[in-house]
Amino acid sequence: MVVYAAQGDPRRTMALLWRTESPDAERPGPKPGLSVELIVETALAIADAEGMAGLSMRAVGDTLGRTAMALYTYVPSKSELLDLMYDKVLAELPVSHDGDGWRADVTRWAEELWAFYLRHPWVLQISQARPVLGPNEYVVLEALVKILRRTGLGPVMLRRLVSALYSCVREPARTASEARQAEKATGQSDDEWWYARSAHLREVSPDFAERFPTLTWMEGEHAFRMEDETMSYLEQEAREAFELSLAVLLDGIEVSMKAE
Amino acid sequence: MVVYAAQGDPRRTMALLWRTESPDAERPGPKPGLSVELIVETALAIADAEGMAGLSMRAVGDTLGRTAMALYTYVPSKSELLDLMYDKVLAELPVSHDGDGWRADVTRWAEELWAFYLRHPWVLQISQARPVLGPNEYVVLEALVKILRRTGLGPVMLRRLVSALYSCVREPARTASEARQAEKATGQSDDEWWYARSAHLREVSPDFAERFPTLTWMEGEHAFRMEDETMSYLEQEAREAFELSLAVLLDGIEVSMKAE
DNA sequence: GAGGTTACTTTATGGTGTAAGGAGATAGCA
DNA sequence: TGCTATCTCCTTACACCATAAAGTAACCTC
Repeated sequence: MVVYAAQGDPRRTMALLWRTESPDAERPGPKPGLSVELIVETALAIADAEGMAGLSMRAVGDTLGRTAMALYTYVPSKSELLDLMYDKVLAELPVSHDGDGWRADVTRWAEELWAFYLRHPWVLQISQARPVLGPNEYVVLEALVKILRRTGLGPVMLRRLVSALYSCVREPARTASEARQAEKATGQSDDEWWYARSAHLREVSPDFAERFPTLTWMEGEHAFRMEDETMSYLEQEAREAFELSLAVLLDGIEVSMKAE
Repeated sequence: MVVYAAQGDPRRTMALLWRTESPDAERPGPKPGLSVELIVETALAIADAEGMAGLSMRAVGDTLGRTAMALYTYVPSKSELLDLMYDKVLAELPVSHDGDGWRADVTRWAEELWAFYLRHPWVLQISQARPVLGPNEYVVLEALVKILRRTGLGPVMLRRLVSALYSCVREPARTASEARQAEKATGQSDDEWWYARSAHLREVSPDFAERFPTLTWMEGEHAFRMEDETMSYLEQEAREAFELSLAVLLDGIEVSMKAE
């Protein structure tokens, strides 16, 4: 399921995200044994290791030697914790790209993002609707837009380009990371799985080649194309789709530039 | 969370998907009051109305006047039910496009898929890794590849194109549908939400314009661009990204055709 | 009618997020 | 010094979730 972040009290969330909390004056009560920072870090480690499905308030609490409920004194809810995790992990991405030209820089930006999503697959499960509006989200965006502005295109076009660029990284990255996760979760490699399934397929639909001739033609040299042994078939295909989409999109930008 | 379909016994699942179950001879025991077909239809209706989050075995059972456990005599698990739902709902998509040329046909194919995802947002939450391999999946794919084959491009290129085309529909469709779902779930429109949040943003980061000058420039005429009142800002942006990506990808195909 | 098979139910297990209320620690103030 | 407000953190509880196990009742074949 998709996880909707950003549902709680906006004021509190924003204060947490932008670290505008009041400086801790001398307050009554026991000293806090944890901190928002620590909780977010722990949650991040769990999400990276076990995926979104393995991230529960209990799991985070257990790792910190507390109960799940203890976390609620620091963080209003799991939704807010996800917001904070998201913003924190975004800090990994490079802040600026001042290279040899916009085309190379956009390519580098996309490659960084691709690698980022594969490192932190759970990020792709955080809904893009109602974005979190944390500082690092803006830092990453600012970096991309700064590159794109060098193309001389107008703001309306740039906004569309930004979305399109995100799309062409995110969707194939999702496929690739899901392929890896499925491998880890089932203990069966993509290729083993594909092999087993296609055997069943022949069994259940012996007339496959007649029913789907064009597909059969296209998938023809399926087996002969494994160039990179470190990637499963599915992951390799996703990677190629990413590269194609990106290249075509960049070509499209060049065409727009000349047209203006 | 992402839902991994296709996890159960492959043989059983495939038999259910391709309807190669043995014809029901006279068997002992009480007459079945339900059927796989009925269960799948009910589950589909629930998923369409309430989203993936509202789809539980209890919910399906309740709607049919049974307990959740009753479903397990028909369907091995929820995962398999999702497979069946997925394949069934795909039957909505058109089987062939024999129009005025490949470009118009691909565009129609993409538009149909876009509308389909917005009608059934839960479909986007079914993992693409380990695809279901039901008959309708292949029907839809065959339709697309048949159009693309008319470009004269080779199978390797076509495979990449298929993935790229799916990407450029799926990711923005996901954003658009999440925007709608968020609206329904929170009772707050995208635009209201955006307005409230940006107020908080100004409060929490008064120096926003200095920290993110390029972003501020790009978002400048934000409010003046609402062309279509039936769509929220986010949905409109997603729609535009989709149209841009598609157009650029189609242009890219034409370039490849000339190059060959 | 007996026996086996099937549809469906009840009950139970271990998981989730989180509301409610309570225990104990610590500060400021009397 | 003690009172009290406030804090951290715990236990308990609730409403969900998928599904395993076992029981009941209907139905067919022999």
